[in-house]
Amino acid sequence: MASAEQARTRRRNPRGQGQLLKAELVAAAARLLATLDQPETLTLRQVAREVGVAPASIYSHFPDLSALIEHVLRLRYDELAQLMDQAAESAADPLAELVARCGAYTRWGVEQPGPYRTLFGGRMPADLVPGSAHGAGAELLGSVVAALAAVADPGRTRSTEAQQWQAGLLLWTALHGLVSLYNDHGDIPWPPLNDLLGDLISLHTARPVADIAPLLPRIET
Amino acid sequence: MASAEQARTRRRNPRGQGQLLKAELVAAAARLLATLDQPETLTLRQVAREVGVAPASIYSHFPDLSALIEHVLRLRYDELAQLMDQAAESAADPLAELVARCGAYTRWGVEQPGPYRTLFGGRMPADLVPGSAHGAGAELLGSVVAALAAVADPGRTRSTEAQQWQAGLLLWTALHGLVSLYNDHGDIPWPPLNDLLGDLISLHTARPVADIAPLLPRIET
DNA sequence: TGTACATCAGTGAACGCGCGTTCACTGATGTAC
DNA sequence: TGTACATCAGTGAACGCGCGTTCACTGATGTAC
Repeated sequence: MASAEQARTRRRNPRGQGQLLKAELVAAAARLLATLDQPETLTLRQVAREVGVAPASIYSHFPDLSALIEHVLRLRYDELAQLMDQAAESAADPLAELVARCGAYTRWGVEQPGPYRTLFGGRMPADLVPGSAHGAGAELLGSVVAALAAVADPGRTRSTEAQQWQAGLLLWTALHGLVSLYNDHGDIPWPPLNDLLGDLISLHTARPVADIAPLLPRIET
Repeated sequence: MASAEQARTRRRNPRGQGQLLKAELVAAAARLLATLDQPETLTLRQVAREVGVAPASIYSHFPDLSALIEHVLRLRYDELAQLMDQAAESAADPLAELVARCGAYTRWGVEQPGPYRTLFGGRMPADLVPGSAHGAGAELLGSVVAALAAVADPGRTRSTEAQQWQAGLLLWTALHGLVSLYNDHGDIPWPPLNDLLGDLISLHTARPVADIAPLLPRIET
C-alpha cells in the first residue's frame, strides 16, 4: 500500500510550512471522497492514514472532520460551477449555452460519482454541504433557470418568473435523476448518455434533437 | 422512551410462536428505516433495542442485518409496485394509466422518503437491494416504459423497442430526480408537486397539462 | 398420573474492532539577548 | 559568537463509545414413557 509506505517516509514539514499539511489533508479527503464506494462514510482516521499522519494532527488545521469535508465540497462545487460557466462562454446562442451547461453538469456528475453524490445526494448532514443553506447550489440552479428561459422565451415577456423557475427546476431535477441513477444503477442497460441527454434537453426546450446533439460534449463512460 | 419501557415489559413468546418475534423485527426495522434521518446507518443493535430484545436474538431469525433489511425492502418495493398497479386499474385510457402510475410513484416517494432513499438512492450495498440484481426494480421500470409507449405510440408501430425503452427510462429518471431532490433539499422554494409532475408528464407525452392535471392524485406535502 | 427429557425462545456477558477526541509530550528550528 | 528560550508541527498513548458476532446458558413448556 502506498499510504502505509507514505506513513513511514513522511517527514515533518519545516517551520512556517504548517499549511502544507492542510493542503495534503484536503487533497487526501478529496481523493477518498472521489474513490470510496460510500463517500458519506469517510472517516477522520482514514484521512489521517491516507496522508500518513496521526489522527490528532488534523485538529491543528480543522476543528473536526465536518469542516474538512465542507472545505473539500466547497472546492468541488466551485469547480463544477466554473466548468459550467466555461462551457457556456464559447456558446454561440442561448440554446448552445443551455446545452453546454447541461452537458458540463452531466459530464462532471458521471465522471465524479463520489463527489456528485456527496454534494447532491443529500446523504451528508445538511449543514455540511456548502450552499445548502442558500438552497443547494443556488447559483448553479439559477444559471440553468436563466439559460432555459433564454431559449424558451427569448424576450422573457411571455412567461412569469415563477413559470421560468418551475421550468428550470424541472430541468435540473431531470438532470439530477439521470446522473444519479446512471451512477448508482450500472446494471440497467443504459443507452448512450448523449442520446438520453439530447432527448432530455429536446423535451424541455421543444427543439429538435438534431439541433441539440451536435452541441453536446463528448461524455466518457 | 416507549422502547425502553417495551424492553422492560416484553414477555417471551410462548412455544411455537417464535415467528412472532420475526414479525416484530421486520416491523421495527421498517419503522426505523422510515424514521431515521439517515436510513442507511441502521444498526442491528438499534433494531434489537426498538423491539426490546437482546441483539443476539436477531440471529435466530435472520443470518445478519443485511438479510433483515433486504426483507423489509422487498416488502416496501412490492407495496410500491402494488400501489402503482392499483392506481392503474381504474384508469380510463392509456394517458390516465400513465398519469396514475407516475402519480402513485411520486406520492409514495415523497410520503416515505426513508424507504425511497433506501430503495433507489443506491446507498446500500448493491446485493442488499431487492431487484437490483435484475435491474433495480425491472418490473416497475418496465410498467412505466409500457405505459408511456401506449400513450405516445398507441399502435406501437412507429417506434422501435429501443426508442420506447429510452423514452420510458428518461421519464423514470425525471421522476426519480424530482422525488429525491424534493425529499433531500427541502430548503428550495418548491412549487406544488402536482404542478411539477403535471409539467413533467406533459413534456414526456406531448399532451397539454390541462389533460393531465385532473388525473393526478392529491399529494400531501 | 407422574416424571424425565427435549425443545423452544430467547438472554447476558464477553470478544475485538474502528471510531472521535483529549492530553501531555517531543524534537527541530528560529529568535532575542 | 554563544546560549537560553519560545514556537512550531506534529506524535503517541489513552479514554469511552457503539458496533457485529460468539458462546454457553436459562427457564418455560410440551412430549414420551
